[in-house]
Amino acid sequence: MSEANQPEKIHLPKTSESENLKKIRHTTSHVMAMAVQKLFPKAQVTIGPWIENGFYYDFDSPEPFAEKDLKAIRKEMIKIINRKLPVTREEVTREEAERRIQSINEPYKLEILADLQEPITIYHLGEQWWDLCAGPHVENTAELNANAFDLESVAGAYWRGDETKAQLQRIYGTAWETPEQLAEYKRRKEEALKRDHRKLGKELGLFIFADPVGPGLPLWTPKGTILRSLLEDFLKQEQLKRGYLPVVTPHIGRVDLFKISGHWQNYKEDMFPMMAEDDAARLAEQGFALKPMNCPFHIQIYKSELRSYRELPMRLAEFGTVYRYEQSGELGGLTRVRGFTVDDSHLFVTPDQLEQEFLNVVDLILAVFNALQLKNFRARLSFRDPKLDKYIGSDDAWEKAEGAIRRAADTLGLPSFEGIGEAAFYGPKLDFIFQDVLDREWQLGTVQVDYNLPERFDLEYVAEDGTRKRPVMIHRAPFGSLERLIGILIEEYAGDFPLWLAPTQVRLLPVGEEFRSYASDVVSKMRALGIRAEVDTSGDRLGKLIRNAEKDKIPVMAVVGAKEVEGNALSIRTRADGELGAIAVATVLDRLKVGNENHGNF
RNA sequence: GCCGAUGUGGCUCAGUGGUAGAGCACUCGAUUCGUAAUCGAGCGGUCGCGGGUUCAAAUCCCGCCAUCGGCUCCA
Repeated sequence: MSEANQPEKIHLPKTSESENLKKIRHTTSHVMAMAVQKLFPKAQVTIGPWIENGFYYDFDSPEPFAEKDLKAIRKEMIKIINRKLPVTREEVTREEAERRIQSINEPYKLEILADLQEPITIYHLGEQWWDLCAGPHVENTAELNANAFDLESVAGAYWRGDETKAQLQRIYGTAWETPEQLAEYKRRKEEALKRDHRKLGKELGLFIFADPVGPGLPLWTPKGTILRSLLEDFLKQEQLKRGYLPVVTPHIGRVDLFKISGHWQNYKEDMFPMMAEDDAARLAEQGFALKPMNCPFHIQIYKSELRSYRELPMRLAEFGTVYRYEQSGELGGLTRVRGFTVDDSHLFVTPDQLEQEFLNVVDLILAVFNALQLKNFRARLSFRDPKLDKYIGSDDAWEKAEGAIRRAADTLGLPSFEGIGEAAFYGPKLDFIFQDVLDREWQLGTVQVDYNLPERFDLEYVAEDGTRKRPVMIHRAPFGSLERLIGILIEEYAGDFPLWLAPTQVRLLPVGEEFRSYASDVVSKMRALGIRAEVDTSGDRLGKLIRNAEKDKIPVMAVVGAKEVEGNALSIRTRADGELGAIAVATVLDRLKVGNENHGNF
């Protein structure tokens, strides 16, 4: 499938990059709010900001909006635009704003007003409608192109983003300078949907979800399992080179274990319900729980012997599957599931070793991303929010840990941003954030500095001077969740895995039945070299064999007919480059082998 | 968990009160074929699950489950 007929590139700026789009989207959102209040007179207006690809407006309405209503709202908006209403800015005193809000009985605006700084500005659409707004806006609705906006979806949203407050109705829309931009925006959205890992995962047969098993619990098919194993093996090799020690721990443990770690107190509701022998045990909170984290288990291995400073850093690593009872509305594809495998490791280090070991971990993570050709990520310094009290441990421990993370990011020159309030309850993190096809952000890799769990579990080592000292822990996972990583990889690659990760690397396509035995012989040779190859025995014509192989996104296709048998060759066709012509079998084997070894392509 | 939408053969979808359909996949037969679909026949569905309205429900109503879009949450 060639991308030769690409349309000419249309630049689609984000709102934050374009003053003009800010104006257009601000005003369009006001036009939408005016239209909504015309059609739903009981709807109250709350907030309606621009977002990077459009805008939204939140309404408090006794009648819920349905997708069907969007059409009518859109029509009403076009009428408003065509009336060429002037958009006028008015500066008012706080008292005057209050008076006007009272007169139209919109209590949400009073709350908004309370948070506003002077000058307080009101934007009017003609004579009929106004809202508190800082602008900027276009000068007249006539400047909006009635063919360059659209309403996209309705959604629920809480007032002030607080789930204890009123549930509002949100309408998402988009608006552009020209209809061409809108069309291009929609085209890109459609393209993105084709890369959606849920769609491709099904098409490529990598994983399934089964209703009888339960929501958020993926089942890995043979092809998906090959992919998982390749990723696991790759990282295990990398870790062996770097002095990690493999461990295996069970999927369940006593609730008490999670009480010591603090997970039970913090996340009881987000864990699968405890298993108790009887009601009395349940009431006493005595029983077993599916593990939501691996750290308490690794800690027990550390604690099982008296440790010397000579053993540190001790890097215990496990692909540990954890279970979290995620909220039902949060589940989706592989990016948010209830059972997932963490490429987890816990590093027990002396305070002196912390900074260097932290750098080593980040180096590993970046090497992993590099091998997977992942470039589109951001590093987040996830620190605690001093206003919240959900954290354990002393201020001193937190300051030390946050300082170590900040220095590491500086030392590496890692472009990063701070996420205040994004820390774990036991310590700050350095997180690596990726986007899916719908621009939603997901955390993959993470490194966490932890002074607290060593304290809670009373961890020790014998120092050089013979005294008992407290180690520091680093929690780290380059993939984060194998499930989520694979979801992101599918979308990054659009289903076209690099040769070394493709579940099926080569498919041999015999042009007739009489060439099957030759093809089978070649496949045997390939398999002996660890190459994942198969023969298409469907008996279809070559065109169909190729079509199916292309649809299955097999990276290397090898056509076998009389000419190839004669010359002990294969006619190679790749997904990436099309027909390459006849190549000797020995050469093909060699190139495939090298591709696997180098994590490269054919 | 909250708001809204959706749920029809393995897959993609049509069917809005009156006998469940198509294409692909699958099976069988014919075709022996060289770089993105050979032809024909056949098999396959408790219309997500449970209840209700009706002479009659895939279709209307209620409850539940799941998926999707958001919100909230994310150790």
